Amino acid sequence: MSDRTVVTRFAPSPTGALHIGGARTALFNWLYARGNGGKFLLRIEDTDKARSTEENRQAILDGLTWLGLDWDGEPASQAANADRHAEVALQMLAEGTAYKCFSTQEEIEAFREEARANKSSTLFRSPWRDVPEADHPDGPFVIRVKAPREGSTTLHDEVQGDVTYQNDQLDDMVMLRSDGSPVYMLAVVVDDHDMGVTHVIRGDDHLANAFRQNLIYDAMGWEKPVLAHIPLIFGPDGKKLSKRHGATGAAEYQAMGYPAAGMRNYLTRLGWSHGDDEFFTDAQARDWFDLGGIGKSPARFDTKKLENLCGQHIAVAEDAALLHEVTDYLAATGAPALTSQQNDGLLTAMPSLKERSKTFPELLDKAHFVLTSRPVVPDEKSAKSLDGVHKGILAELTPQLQDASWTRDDLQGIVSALAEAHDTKLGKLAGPLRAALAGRAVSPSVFDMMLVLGREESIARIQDAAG
RNA sequence: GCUCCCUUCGUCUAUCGGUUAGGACGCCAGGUUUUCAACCUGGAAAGAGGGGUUCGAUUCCCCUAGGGAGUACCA
Repeated sequence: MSDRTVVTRFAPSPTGALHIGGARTALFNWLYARGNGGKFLLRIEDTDKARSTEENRQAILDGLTWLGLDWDGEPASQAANADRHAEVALQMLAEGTAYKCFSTQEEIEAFREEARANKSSTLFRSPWRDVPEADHPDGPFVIRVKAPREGSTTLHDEVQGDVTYQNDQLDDMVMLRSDGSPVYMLAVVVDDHDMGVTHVIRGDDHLANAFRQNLIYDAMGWEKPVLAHIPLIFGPDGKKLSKRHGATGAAEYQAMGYPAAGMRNYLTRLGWSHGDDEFFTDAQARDWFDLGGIGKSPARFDTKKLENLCGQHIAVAEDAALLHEVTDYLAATGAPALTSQQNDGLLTAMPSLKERSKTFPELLDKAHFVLTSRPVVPDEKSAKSLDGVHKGILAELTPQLQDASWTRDDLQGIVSALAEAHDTKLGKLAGPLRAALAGRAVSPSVFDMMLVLGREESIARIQDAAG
């Protein structure tokens, strides 16, 4: 099987938005497929009709798209394959690896209650396992697998190593309900097989399920996929990630303005390592990613590190690509789109903005000077630096700027000289200048702003403030 | 209850029997500085506990503790 082309899949159930843990599972599958020249498939496990919604399905697709995890082909619908699932169950029935069970749910529940009371095993042993067809009643039945009751089964997992289960821990699970509909445990196996999935990379909450599913592979004589059960992601407190930790959905991170590249880097590094590498590109991630590098213990989500990585990715991103992402971010949060003038300004200011921002809102905030237009209204904080004395100095500055050559060195020289003439330092003049140019106390370098704004606009803003 | 999995600085992790246990984020101190961000220098900070195996255990085995998962005619 090792020379088959790699096929991985992400199989979320549309009962909620794309969870950050699910996003990472998808990412690992995507990385593995893309890094090995394989295919990354998507299958929506929508067999639970009561809880599955079209909105959730779309939200999952949107989340993956935002993260840049492109899948091959059309997303499959598990529910659409119900007939094929039933067909497999029937085949197993015919071959004797499965049997009809006529026990009612009430009977089973009664058995379990008694078992719990006696502190004995609650695994249900159907009395119908070996009853010949001739003795079957004419009532509703489910189809169960005939699981071995002796010996043990060892499954190799790329992450967990060899895991052994005693077969008597396995029950004859139901594959087909009494209404003829397939149960998840059957559906995954059949779909994975039919889709040619070679590597099953999923949350380790499925590790025990792997043994149940293995029964079907054995019964059908199907080639088994390579298994990799990855640990779940926890919140900062070490508890399972939940709503009370704040954001748990991929969409929420998008709305907070984290760049997708930073998100991918962080999520990849969370629970997987390649030596001491922390910051890497998608190409490196694809190149380096391997199942053996995945850790066995659950990792906690750390926003600080996410931010750090995001800052680095913004800093190295290309200006035009960044502008594109910011635009998408704005659209995703329902903010008004930028005017073409703002677009141009943002693009020219990008070099000085991207090296000082960790998220898009932060970048946008620092870009205020280029997004606003005269008159620039200073906010409360920056207004404080515009006192009488400094207004006077600003007034003195404008004529000098008229003749400046408008290079960074020249501008800096002029302002520094002016500061010196007033027996102060450049740092003291930066505040008022910032207030005049940006109306904010936080912005890129004043000289960078003048360069972006140009002579006319810069002088006009300074004059406004000096006025 | 039973079964399985996990356990190195606060966090993510390196180590694949012999290291002063390394890196990154964060934190603290100092420096640089035009705000923010960044940057530079230094610092504090870890093998859950107990038994073995071994000349030697973070590394292999067992037990305990703590965490997680599964145990459905849910997915």
